[in-house]
Amino acid sequence: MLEQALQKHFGYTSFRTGQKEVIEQLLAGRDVIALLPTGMGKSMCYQLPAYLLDGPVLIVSPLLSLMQDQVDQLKQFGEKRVVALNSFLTAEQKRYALHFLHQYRFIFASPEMLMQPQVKERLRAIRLGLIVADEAHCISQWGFDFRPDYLRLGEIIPKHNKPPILALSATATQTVLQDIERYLHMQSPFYFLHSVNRPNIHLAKRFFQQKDDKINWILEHVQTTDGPGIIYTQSRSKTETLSMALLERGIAAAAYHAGKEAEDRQFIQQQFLVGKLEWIVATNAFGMGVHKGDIRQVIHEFMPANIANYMQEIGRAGRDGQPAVATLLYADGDEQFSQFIVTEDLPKMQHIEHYLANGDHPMRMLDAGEISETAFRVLHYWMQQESSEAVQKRLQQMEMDKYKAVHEMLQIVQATDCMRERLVNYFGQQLAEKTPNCCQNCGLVFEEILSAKQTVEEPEKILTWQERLQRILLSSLR
DNA sequence: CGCCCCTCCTGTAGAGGAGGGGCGGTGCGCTACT
Repeated sequence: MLEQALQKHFGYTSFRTGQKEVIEQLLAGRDVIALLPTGMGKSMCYQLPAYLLDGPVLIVSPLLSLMQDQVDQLKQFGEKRVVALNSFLTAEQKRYALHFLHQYRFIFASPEMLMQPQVKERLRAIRLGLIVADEAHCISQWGFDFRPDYLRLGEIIPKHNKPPILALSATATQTVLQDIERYLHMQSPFYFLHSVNRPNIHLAKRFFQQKDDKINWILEHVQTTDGPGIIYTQSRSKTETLSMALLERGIAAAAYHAGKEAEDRQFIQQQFLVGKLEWIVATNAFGMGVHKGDIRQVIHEFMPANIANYMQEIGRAGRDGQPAVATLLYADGDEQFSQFIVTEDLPKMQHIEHYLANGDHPMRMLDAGEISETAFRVLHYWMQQESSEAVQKRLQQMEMDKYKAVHEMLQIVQATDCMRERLVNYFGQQLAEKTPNCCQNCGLVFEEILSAKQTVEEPEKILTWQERLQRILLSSLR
């Protein structure tokens, strides 16, 4: 009985939606793609099978912080045979881990680590019980133009005696599902697809003439309504200026983006989690692996570059099932910047020419500063896959696809019919029933969803950066 | 591509406008240097 195993290893008496179906298929040796909302116990889908299958379970994870969370969680359940293969390990630790790799029950690793020759070789030598792609939409979302090692995951999947493959995600379009299936070499996988609709997230939008009006609206709105919430903006500098402006108005807010030190990012996320920060002003760096149930608002100061990003970002609200509001702000022409930012770092025609001109030493382009590291890695990957003519075509196609994705998002912004229905249809699903206060176009009364701020909080003392730094350092020592 | 910031120009005083330059998202692992 699966329930008995669940009770024995994890102390739970019953499964949550989808878990049992997914686990049964995996135990029968079948590949599985499972789309489950975050917070619905996705990780149990591989945690329990790890105790019922022979051989270690390999979990491919996109973020080091995510790996660390999962490792900590398993250790809390008393599991000691866990390892995270990543750059936090010293050379000695890594050698040890690789040598005893077959003895672990859970092996976490990034795609990049898995592509290292000595890791690949070691994996070939042991028999895995299960291979898991966590946040599997990353294969499609990041593989083609950002982290190409995601497209190479098939290289670590054995051709003979293949273990079952499990792909986990919260949101995936039909195209993304196809990419997952293809790049993980899946064989007629079992699909468990939960609805992408989140009825408790109400969809608001606001139009503005001037870009500054959006900022003024946010400042006003955040002072009169309750968080906790996330404000997504397009640039790192804007997260800083906006969070400062909120801080000056007595709102406990902080900026979050990839330019910050890892330690600061972790600290800010932690403060938000425990409720010491009410608002996070962030780039799209913020979100994955943030398990906070009571996020009441997500505000997009800028339209996301595609619908999938929008769904992921608003999906961080209301995980506790209580009402939440997602507000999308738009000023004329916003889409032009989105188009620029998503295509700016793609390799260009002249990069292909220089790549070819450098012959056996394409790395010279990097040393010469002709190309960014990301763009080089992407270009290098594709040049090894296909002819330069094909790469050129592919890059042009990628650019067109990015423009198309921005346009699709713009259509959601400009639509005058039900936003929810459009979003759900975009993911190839149908809307089962109407939601009260569904979206801006169906009619939405903010006051009916979230109560206005009852009490004006004591304005926090405005700190200089030295005081803020000191506070951060002191808190992290605790 | 569009915004912001800085400098320069004008024509002899001060400020406003033109024009140039920089900047702009997402993460892994690794290396060289502080």
